[in-house]
Amino acid sequence: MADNYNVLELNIGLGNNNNSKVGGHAGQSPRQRCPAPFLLKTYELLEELSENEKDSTKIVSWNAEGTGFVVWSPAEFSELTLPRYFKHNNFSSFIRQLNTYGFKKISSKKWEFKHEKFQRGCRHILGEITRKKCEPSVFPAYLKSSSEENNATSSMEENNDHHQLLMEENKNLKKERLELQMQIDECKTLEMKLLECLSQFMDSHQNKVRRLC
Amino acid sequence: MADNYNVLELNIGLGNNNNSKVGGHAGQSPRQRCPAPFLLKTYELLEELSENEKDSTKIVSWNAEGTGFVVWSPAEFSELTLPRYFKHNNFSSFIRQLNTYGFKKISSKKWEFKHEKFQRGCRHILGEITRKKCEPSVFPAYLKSSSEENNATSSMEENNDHHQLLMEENKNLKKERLELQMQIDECKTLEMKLLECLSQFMDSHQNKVRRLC
DNA sequence: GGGAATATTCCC
DNA sequence: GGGAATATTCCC
Repeated sequence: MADNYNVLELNIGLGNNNNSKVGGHAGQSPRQRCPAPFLLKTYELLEELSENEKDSTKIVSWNAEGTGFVVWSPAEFSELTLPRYFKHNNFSSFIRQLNTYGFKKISSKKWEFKHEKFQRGCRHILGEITRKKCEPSVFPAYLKSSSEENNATSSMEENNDHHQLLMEENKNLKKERLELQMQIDECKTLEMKLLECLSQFMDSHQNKVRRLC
Repeated sequence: MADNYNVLELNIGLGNNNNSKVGGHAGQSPRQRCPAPFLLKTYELLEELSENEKDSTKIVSWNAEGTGFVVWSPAEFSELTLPRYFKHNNFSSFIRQLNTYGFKKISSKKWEFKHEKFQRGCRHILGEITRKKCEPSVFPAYLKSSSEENNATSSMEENNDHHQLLMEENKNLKKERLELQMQIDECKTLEMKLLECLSQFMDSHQNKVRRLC
């Protein structure tokens, strides 16, 4: 039943997130600690799936040099791989985590990601990778950034940024709409076929019965 | 595959957590908003399981007065019920959420919980239940939009107009998206029924033919 | 890419 | 029971 996402608990187990109380400021010398579950799971996943199959059926793997990894098939990765290691099947949530831990997407064409401390055969330095989120305590981001400038310009720029984002979202929404409409069309076509099938079936059935009588 | 936790997305769907931007101080008059997913799911779960079976096999139900609920069998609840509604099967995580939303355990002998605003038949006031966590950071959202300044003006207004339009279009697109998604869901349901119908028809047809021979 | 809300886990 | 870290979602 709930086996789905227990797999990893066993594999990684012992998941003592000691990270919390290690106390102290940022900029410490790289201290060994237990890596975040996300990193461990992603690493495990690569170890387990990287050598799988021939290249043509590969879903995800280390890159050739072992300095990063590539998701070759985001669709299969999301549907098949993610739920085996995480509590979801959303590619974007996975990406969100990668960003949180400072991974960089290094190609606009492939889903290839790198992090200096995330490399094949180097499980022992995963503990040095930390979440970005710094100083949650301090003032909100918008106050931080605007502090240095005499604005007038800055709020203008912000506006432009917001504008930019809105336009982008808009574009995406329209694309999404198109996709949804296509899905609906497909559905309708299928429905039609099913209905046809059903009616043909009924006809032929009647004929058979008639003949048999 | 990952169906496990998709069940509810459909049921509750539309999961617009609008809670965020309603802005403002605490102690407002009870404002209607979309209830937190956790509350909705817990409510649904009770609606769906409360009347199940005879008392002896009941896992969870509203209490007699409908003013709270009882988990009769934490073990079964954890193993069977939780994963159908949430992304986990840990009783303690469920309890943690109850505490976060201010529920009280009202008996040391039974797992019975109450919240003033969580009662049988009162789905409409779930939106008044809020997380405890107050004032995580001092400055509320409305400070962000310190918009009405004496800034450079003329092209600014044009900009604002465009902005306004964009936002509106955006809102509409989202509404449209929702409608399209609902259409798709309907389509899928119909497809399912058609397929079922077809398969039943084939079965019964085979039987008839068999009898006639 | 990332801010921020909610969910889940871990720990006291 | 609740603080706090991490995970997941939602949104820009």
